[in-house]
Amino acid sequence: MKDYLRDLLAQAIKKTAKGGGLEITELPPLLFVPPRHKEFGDLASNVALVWAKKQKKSPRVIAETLLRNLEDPEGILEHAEVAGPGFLNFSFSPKFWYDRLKEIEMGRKSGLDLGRGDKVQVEFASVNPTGPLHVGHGRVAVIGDVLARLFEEVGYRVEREYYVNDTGKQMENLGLSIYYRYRELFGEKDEFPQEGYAGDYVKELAVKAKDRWGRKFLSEERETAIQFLSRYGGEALLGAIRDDLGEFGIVFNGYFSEEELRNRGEVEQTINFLRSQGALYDHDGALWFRAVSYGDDKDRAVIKSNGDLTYFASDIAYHQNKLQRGFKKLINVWGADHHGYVSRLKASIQALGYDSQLLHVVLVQMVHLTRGGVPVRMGKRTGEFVTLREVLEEVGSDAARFFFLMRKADSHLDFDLELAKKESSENPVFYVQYAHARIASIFEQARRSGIDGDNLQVAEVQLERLALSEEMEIIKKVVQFTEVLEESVKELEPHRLAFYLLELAGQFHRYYNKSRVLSDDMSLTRARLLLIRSVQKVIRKGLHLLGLQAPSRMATRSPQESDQGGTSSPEGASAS
RNA sequence: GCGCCCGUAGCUCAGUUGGAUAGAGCGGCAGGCUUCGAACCUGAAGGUCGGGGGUUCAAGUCCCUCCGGGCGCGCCA
Repeated sequence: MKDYLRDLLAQAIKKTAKGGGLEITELPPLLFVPPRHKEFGDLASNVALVWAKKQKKSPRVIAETLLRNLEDPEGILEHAEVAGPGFLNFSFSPKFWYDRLKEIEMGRKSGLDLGRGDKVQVEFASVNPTGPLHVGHGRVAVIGDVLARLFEEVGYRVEREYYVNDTGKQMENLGLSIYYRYRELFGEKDEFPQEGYAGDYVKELAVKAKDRWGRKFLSEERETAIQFLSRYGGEALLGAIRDDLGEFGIVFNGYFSEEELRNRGEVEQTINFLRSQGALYDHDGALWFRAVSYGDDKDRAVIKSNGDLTYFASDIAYHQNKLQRGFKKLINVWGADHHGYVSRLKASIQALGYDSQLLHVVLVQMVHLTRGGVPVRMGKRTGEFVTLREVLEEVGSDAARFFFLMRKADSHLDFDLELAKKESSENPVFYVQYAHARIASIFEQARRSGIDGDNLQVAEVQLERLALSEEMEIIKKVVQFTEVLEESVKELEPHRLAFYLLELAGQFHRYYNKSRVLSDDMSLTRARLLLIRSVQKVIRKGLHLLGLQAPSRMATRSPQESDQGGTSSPEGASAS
């Protein structure tokens, strides 16, 4: 849309330069602004304002000069004017919009190809398998998943990966915790370790271990038992995580094991490489990475003085591994509590000889969970938390996903369980889905009336019949879809799509209430059917990109909520 | 103490990278189903964009400062 106008305006500027009036040495970046108010047209340019100082002329004079030199051979403009302090306001002609709609309907311009087949990796979730997923993880996972879907949609080859910290201290702690609970089952009461995981799921794992292996670990060497139980617990929990995410419609191309990374010797190799680059030094018996030299504010340890690798060492090796796999972009979706980690990881990427710009870290803010307005404390150690699974069971995948996507990743999310449950039948997601179902229903009605709406061909439809302002607005909105996709991808902000869908659905609902689609006027009916079909297509596409269902009919409402029409309850007429 | 994020209508949040008269949803108020699905729609009400400075033709948006909330600042994981 902007491209069409950019050409025209560029021509006008060139012409103005030749014919005098303005001194132009170079073409400025042509900035277009979608006007805030409809009266200002479809698109506005502020060139004149930007230029005023350099040209030593008033913005309005510049704007008027440009306008006089503007040619529009193809008639894409309906109106162009100078307004306000010197804006150039443009309105596209209906024909222009009909043509855009046609392009979409004929599938010619539906496919964006920003990626050109480049490989992108989205790493997300990557929760340590020491406990079940909670709500915050869910938000990270959904945002990561939708980003992946968006990248695929615009022409990238996407890989979704889950990095598993399946080795190290915390896995040991998991084993230890299970070991204690296991011994408790046999009456061996020791004081539960401070660093242990106190959640009930640990007890469940202990019970399962008992069922499966009986008294085996009582007689076994303590360290051996812990090590075994650690592995057993980690695998079980990772399996559960995988199931939970699966229920959310999230599937990974691969799970990348830290333990295997270490066993393959990649961490050593990476360390050796960094050493050869002079990026490491010894201090106090530990090995340090010169992060400060690469923009971080502290140097970071990679090997502790006791000889253990730090997790950071693995992370560097992991990212080197990613980069060697040829990804053109690495997207990491993290909880915002890891934000302090970004600069050190970017520093390491630079030290490895890559451009740190390859890595994009999307930070997802915390989810503030409440139940009826009362905060719910969460933490693996305390063992008190609401799992993602519970939320899924209570509000359903679609509602939960939409909740997670309705806010900028940067913003804290208030998630009230009571509210989410109570409103599950009037959740915003239903608003969008309802629009989709409503349109399906109209087409069904059309079939019953013997109108062939399903095989409508654009060529046979008189789009000029769509002359109402609401209809023009809907067309514009539908055309805007690709732009929204592009921005969502470019800015790594999937919430934009969610908002867009709400707006489009709203426009449709209003239109529906005001104007009938099906009427005796056949050509009008056909034009309107075409219009709402394009709305439906965009909504369906959008919902799928968000990982949501696009139902053709909504489930019937639950009895207590359903409107029984004229029947009134005996004395409870006031009950609402 | 230092760093990052947030502060916009009663509540929850958008605001297209600096544009013109700041927008939705929910809640409250007043209305609309014999017609394509009322999980919808219409109308009115609701604002010192946390406060104060600054940058410029133009600031919710950029800079400084203060206030308030969250999260980070290990040879933790």
